[in-house]
Amino acid sequence: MDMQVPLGVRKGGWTEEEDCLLKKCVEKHGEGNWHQVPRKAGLNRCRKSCRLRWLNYLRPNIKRGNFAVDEVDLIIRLHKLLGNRWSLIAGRLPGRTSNDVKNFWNTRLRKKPNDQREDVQKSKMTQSTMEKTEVIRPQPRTFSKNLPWLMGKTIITDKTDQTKENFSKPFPTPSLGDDDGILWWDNMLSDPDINKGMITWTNHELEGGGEKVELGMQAAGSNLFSCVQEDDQNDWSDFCMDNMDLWDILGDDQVVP
DNA sequence: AATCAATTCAACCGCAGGGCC
DNA sequence: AGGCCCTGCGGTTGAATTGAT
Repeated sequence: MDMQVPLGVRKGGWTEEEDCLLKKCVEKHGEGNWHQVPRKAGLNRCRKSCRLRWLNYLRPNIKRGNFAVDEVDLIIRLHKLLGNRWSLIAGRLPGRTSNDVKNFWNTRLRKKPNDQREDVQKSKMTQSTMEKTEVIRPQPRTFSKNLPWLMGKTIITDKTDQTKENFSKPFPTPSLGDDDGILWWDNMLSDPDINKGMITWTNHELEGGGEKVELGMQAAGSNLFSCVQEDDQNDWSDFCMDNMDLWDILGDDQVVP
């Protein structure tokens, strides 16, 4: 079913020169149109290989190295909710790729059910809830193409000074690195209101590292967003879209008919 | 120092789904 | 409606690395 792969395309590890060519090509033409990328970049690679290399390795802001405790915690929780939906899970881990998350799960978490996974969340999850795994699958739904946030017109109000290195904070959570942050996620993921599709956050002000972030959000019923915008607006609109997906997954009713 | 086993992770493969004609 | 093309995802593989003996 898959596309025909041109004969004689290179496989295996990427050289620095190839990386450089691919990077320049994507920077020049932007992401997408992967079928044209090998030709445009002058690479003897298939488009899949190019896409994967970009997404998993060359893309800016990719976070490397060990997963932080809160990241592990989040992976475990989201996996409990979503199952092997690595791209969805990775979407909530800034700088992490689905491949990273998948590899991490398969190599570290899956085979260590009795130590690391429990260590991370021992204070909040009982053994019974650990073992009772109910995977919630995203439900089919349709969005109206006229919605502003689907037309690249997400309602985002910029209310604060913008800081640079915020790609790692796609969602304004209270100091995600500490216990409060984990608690916050825990509360969010176990919030019964979410399951009713009634989550409503408005004028939620948080202080973190000297910067103030503000989030106003109403799901289930209206599509009003009021996020503090970061430098990279695409990241934010993507983020909002992604979280709408999550609300939808978590809730029964559909946000948009 | 050499060898073997275990682990990690980048990359490949096959498939599903959406858009277009 | 159906076929083709394209994109993206998840499972799997295998080379590279690390650790143990």
